[in-house]
Amino acid sequence: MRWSKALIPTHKEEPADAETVSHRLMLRAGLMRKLTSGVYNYLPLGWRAIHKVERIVREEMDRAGCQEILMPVVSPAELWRESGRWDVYGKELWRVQDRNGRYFALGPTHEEVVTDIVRKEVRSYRELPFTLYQIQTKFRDELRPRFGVVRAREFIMKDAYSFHRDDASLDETYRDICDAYDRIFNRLSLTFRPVEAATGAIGGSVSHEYMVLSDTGESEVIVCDCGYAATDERAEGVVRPVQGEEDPKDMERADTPDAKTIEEVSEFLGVEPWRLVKTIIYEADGKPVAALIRGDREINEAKLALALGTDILEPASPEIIEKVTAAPVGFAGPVGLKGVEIMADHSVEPLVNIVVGANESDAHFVNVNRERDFEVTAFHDIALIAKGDECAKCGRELNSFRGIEVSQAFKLGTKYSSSMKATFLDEDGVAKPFIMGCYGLGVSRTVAAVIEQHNDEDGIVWPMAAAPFPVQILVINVKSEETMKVAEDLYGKLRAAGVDVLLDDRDDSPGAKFKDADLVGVPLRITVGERGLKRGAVEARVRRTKEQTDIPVESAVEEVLKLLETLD
RNA sequence: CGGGGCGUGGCGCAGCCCGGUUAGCGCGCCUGCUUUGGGAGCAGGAAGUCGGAGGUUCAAAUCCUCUCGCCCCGACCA
Repeated sequence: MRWSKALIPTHKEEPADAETVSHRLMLRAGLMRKLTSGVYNYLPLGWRAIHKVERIVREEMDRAGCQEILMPVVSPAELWRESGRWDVYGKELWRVQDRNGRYFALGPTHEEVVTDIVRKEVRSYRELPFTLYQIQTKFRDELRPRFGVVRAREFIMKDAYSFHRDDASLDETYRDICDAYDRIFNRLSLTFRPVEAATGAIGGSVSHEYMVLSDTGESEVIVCDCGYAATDERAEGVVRPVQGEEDPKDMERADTPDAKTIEEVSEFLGVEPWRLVKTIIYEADGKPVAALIRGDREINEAKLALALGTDILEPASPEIIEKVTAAPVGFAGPVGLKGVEIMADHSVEPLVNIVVGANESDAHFVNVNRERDFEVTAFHDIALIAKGDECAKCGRELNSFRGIEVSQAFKLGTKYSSSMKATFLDEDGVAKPFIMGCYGLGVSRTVAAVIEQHNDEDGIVWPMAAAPFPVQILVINVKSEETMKVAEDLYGKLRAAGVDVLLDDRDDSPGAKFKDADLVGVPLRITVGERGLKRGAVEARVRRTKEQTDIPVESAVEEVLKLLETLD
């Protein structure tokens, strides 16, 4: 590709509304442009990088025995009603209507559609197992699109679905695909880690997410030296006690005018936040429940939902809270709370002389003691585990890191096959629902993750596997006939040898072109200029190491090919 | 959805409080000449419904109302 004719609109200045490194660089280097919030145009360089990643994904998925298909972006609402997700998925599901007013979903994921294919076409256990996958544009009407293509409303994803007669077969495929993921991310030179994950709205039992380590990542991962690693949504652990020995004192009522939050109450009463116990009212499948946690900690709603065995858990509305506690929002407490289950985190168990809401406006109880003053229905681990807590597996102190979730795998079981009546005839002649797995990988997000990990102060530093071009020829002065002749000759011969070459033949100052070359980040740069030609050489420079070597003009093609072999 | 902020040539911004020349600056773009090894110089030039609608006023980028879009924080989330 000749830069002089290519749409590679680089910018010298930082874009105003991009925060993360990858977002800024993708804009500055002309990889993409925003069309509207969370929706992007991929320009030639960006699209090439996407293709590079797609190719690796295809190779590894195919190697793992998966079959590529393509499902439609649009799917009828009826299919989503069958699985129940038309209601459960919420506003994130992008809904559209056709001219007759019939509803459709723009696919955020394709469990329903693929299950429909398979229930219509597959009858026998003899055809199992198999895995179908596609690489396609997905739609999720995100509450808050962010960080460019990292959290977009329209994005490119590889999604795979496996079908099995039993759990053992699912386990095997699950492992195979995790192995494929390992290979994919290794080939892309990413520093990543698979971690245990919560299953969320997709459902299923076991799930792993692949996290690319990055401080700008949106996911918090809890890790332990013993090897345990899980997303904060999923992580189990022990919240260490903070209270010393204390004798129970008499419970008293304290006026706390306008003090609702933990900070306000603890400051007003002059006690540490941990002495307070938060009482949060939730609606679990429409039924109100109270959840208790130590004042300095947060509830993990995913774990609470699991403990309650509910699908839909949301904070109760102010009306419900007032009905349950007989007080305005902010003064709920377990003392005298009637008619609701009280689920408490283990962190509450050892506390004595605590402070809780009095179920009365502008009042709290102090020196409250469990058993004497209130009863808990059950204790569970429902705390959001954080760095500094104890590992549930080995007791060591937990650590944390941030990451970008580039893929995830779920063991779905029969969640979709049951609700959508997708069955096969097993060896024993009995119709059974397919056991399913699903495996997503964010392609466009992975490109951003690569840049997030591979850049320096001058721009992108592509690993060879994802680079839009492996090599770029930079012509110092396009008006110098000799220089141009050598550059064109090398360009033609490299292309003939099957190498994708970017030829910077723009009539610009050398400085501007050097800066652009660094910004765009092509791994190998060949500079052709009169200065080198006087020595009979062109100069090869490795973007990553900044190492520069002369290579003789006569053997330039061979030398470049050789150099490319050594780069990764 | 709550809080905060921003919409002015392609990009980055100033002007707005305190209304009043022809709306300005840097980068980019076009033409010419010169220049050519880390964002070149000179000269000339093109390009802006000041996000949109309504209002106040003799007069609105500037004040008021509404509206649309975008960004950040939070809530939410495969």
